[in-house]
Amino acid sequence: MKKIKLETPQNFSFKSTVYSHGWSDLLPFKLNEGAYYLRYTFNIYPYKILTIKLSSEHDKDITIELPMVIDESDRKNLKSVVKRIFRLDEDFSEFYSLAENSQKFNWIQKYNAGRMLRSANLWEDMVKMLCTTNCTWRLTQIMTENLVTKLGGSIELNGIKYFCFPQAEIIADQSEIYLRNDIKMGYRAPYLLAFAQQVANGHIDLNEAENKNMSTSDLYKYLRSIKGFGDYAVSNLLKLLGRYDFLGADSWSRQKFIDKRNNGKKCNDKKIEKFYTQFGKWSGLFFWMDVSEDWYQREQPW
DNA sequence: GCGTCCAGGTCTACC
DNA sequence: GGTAGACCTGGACGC
Repeated sequence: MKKIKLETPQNFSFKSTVYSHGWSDLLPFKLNEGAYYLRYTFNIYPYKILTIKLSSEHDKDITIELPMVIDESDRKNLKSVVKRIFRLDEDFSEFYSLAENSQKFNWIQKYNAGRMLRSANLWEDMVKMLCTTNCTWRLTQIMTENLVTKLGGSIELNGIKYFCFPQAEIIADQSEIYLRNDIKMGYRAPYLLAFAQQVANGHIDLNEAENKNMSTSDLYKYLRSIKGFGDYAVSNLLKLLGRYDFLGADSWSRQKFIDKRNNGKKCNDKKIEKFYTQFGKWSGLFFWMDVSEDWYQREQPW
């Protein structure tokens, strides 16, 4: 087993990032709470799969454990994937400064919360986000598990197969019926198929979406133009792209706000938006922090 | 065990 | 621009 250490910035918490939202609960992430590590399997090159263990001794620097020796080029790619997953290059200083100065949000610094876990690439994040729309979390788990175990490539290690997330080209080759019935995408199947085909043939350029030069409103419009991605999905994808201008409320977070900030009285999204306006371009992240605060307060398994 | 109902976000048609 | 209805599934509930 080979180990690589990765330095992390100030205000980084491995644990808080792992538990920041539901992604660590979806394949090809696999959380091992008993052994205190997060496994992830991915394509380091189009047809080369790697499975790694991610852990952190004092909740700070990240340890990457590999089952084999890799060359310098793979090592470089691996580090850049892990940096993307944990958002190590993103500057949160303004966010922490706002949190520190707010009585309601100064708890954030204590947990070094705020970084939301991502996948190895935007394609995987987008498909997973599509799988969260209009369904229960259980169904989201079923859809992603089917995509990964039925269509993803695999690597065998000590007799166990580890699957990675399928690339757009693989999904683009499937039939709508298969995605609908076998993958359990249901009515989302034509959306997924069309999206995969457009990514595979280059009609949708996800590198452009990651482009820091595109304005947030242009990026919102670009992602909203993809069928199946509505306001909720796009607003939350923008958070994964480091743009926190939109709330992306769903039924769960809306209810959390109502209970916590509105005395249990129903309200529309305009009122929710108004509450977080004070945080400017960070409003979406403060909203998410607010509704998920109790996740940090309770004792995590590690 | 079976049938019914409901929740969940997005799209389309319609006003 | 706003709204109703369809889409599909898992889970809760009643029988």
